[in-house]
Amino acid sequence: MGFAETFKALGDPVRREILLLLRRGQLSAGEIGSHFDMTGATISYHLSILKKADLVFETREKNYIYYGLNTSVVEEVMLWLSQLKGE
Amino acid sequence: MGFAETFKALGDPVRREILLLLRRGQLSAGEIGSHFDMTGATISYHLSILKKADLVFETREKNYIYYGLNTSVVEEVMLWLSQLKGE
DNA sequence: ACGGTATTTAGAAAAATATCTAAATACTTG
DNA sequence: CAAGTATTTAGATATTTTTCTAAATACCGT
Repeated sequence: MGFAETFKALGDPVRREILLLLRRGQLSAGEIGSHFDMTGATISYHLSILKKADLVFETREKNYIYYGLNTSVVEEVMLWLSQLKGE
Repeated sequence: MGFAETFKALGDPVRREILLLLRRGQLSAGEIGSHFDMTGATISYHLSILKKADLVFETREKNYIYYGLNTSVVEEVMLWLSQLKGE
């Protein structure tokens, strides 16, 4: 919701890696998990945090849940950061 | 040094507030601390994390240590984020 | 409805983080 | 050099976060 959650979500390297994976398009939870040496449960936990932070959205299809990047929130973070540099 | 530390540093609300305080110019550790309901030791801890993340620099003068914003690292974070959106 | 696959939830353990108090360091000035 | 102020470091504690295993839920195809 707020910046607090979004910045916190971006603070974890696994979650940033997940976001990078999603640049090319949506991936299922399983496909995301296959890129990491962690259990599906852990990936699910990270996805839930990214979702709470509104950095990703999910769409359900057949037996899968696909995750995609929410770039508008990325914009908002950049906007917050931009107030730190020059006026 | 790397993004890991920088993003982690940005993940804490107290540290983000400190960065906002520094927009207008350098402040001593004590001046920064006076804006928060925390001990100086805790503020010092947060400043050390911001320093490790290269988000702030310090300059010593007389009896004080002044902290200032390092905007170039803010730029780098924005650059990292920009790869998530578009192209 | 059943069996199988995908994903999440619950609960617990381990690791990291934020905070405090008290002590140490650093610097300034008389 | 001693006293005073500013800041950091050390050590302890409480909280939060990350991760796992095991169980639960959800959805598909036969």
